[in-house]
Amino acid sequence: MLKAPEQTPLEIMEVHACPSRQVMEMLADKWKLLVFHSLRQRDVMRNGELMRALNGVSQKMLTQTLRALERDGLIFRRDYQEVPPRVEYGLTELGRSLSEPILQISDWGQSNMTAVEAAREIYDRSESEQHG
Amino acid sequence: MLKAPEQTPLEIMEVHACPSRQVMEMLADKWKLLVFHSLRQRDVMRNGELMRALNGVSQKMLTQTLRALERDGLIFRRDYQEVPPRVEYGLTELGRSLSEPILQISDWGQSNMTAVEAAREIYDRSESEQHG
DNA sequence: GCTAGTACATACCTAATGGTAACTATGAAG
DNA sequence: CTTCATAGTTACCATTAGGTATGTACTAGC
Repeated sequence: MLKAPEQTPLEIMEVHACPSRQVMEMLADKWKLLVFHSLRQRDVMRNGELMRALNGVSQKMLTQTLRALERDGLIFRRDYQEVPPRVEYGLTELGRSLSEPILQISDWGQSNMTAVEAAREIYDRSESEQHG
Repeated sequence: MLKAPEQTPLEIMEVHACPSRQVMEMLADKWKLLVFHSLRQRDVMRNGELMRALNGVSQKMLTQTLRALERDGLIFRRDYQEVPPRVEYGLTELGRSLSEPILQISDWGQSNMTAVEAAREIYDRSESEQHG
């Protein structure tokens, strides 16, 4: 039947190999960014602390997020093998280096989120004018 | 008994108002970051160009992403009201300022994604040792 | 023997995401 | 009068994400 080949060998390969794209896909995740933000300022944290810091995460999502970050070499996981369990998480060197630009985004938010909210209000108002 | 109250009225409010958290939730999106990356280097772009640049987006997702960014005041949309339609997108001043830290993340990727991939391989290997 | 406490794993189920395909408008080209 | 091109919109559907609820391991304390 010969329809468009969904592999598109060359183009997609190039794109998938692009490192900037890879970081962005890696970081395009709400909880990951917040974990960076928390771990930056507190050195090491335990599961429970992170649960409280990332207000609203479920245990499942937190574990999933931490596993992914650990796999990527961005955080370490130190298990004390005690009972009751004690496990600590912290940024690796690699993770710490990535936390710098992430901090800058956070700082940008401190300075500019009010402008964003203002823009939203304007947009929503002109939207409702057209439809309401 | 005095355990941590799970409503924590004050904390949650604070967190939701926290600008750094808001930016991160705003940017925790694969296509948004990539749109920034594309628009940074090309001044203005048309819908079709963006489709090709962000390899793999569907028209639906692209429109949705552009609308959200426009609403947030980060990009502008210039509609020439012509037939066939001609519409250009570009970063606003606000968007341009945010593109700086995003660029740094992209640069971080250029330098460090190989390290991330190496970490993944190590992790996966020790995982499969335990289970296989 | 029962309960509490920590850091999970797992099953189940619903809500949201995102892809595909079809439809829209409009003028120019043929 | 048909086709093409652009930048969409919309409906429908499959996949995925993510929440809840429950189970697990092991020791201390009652």
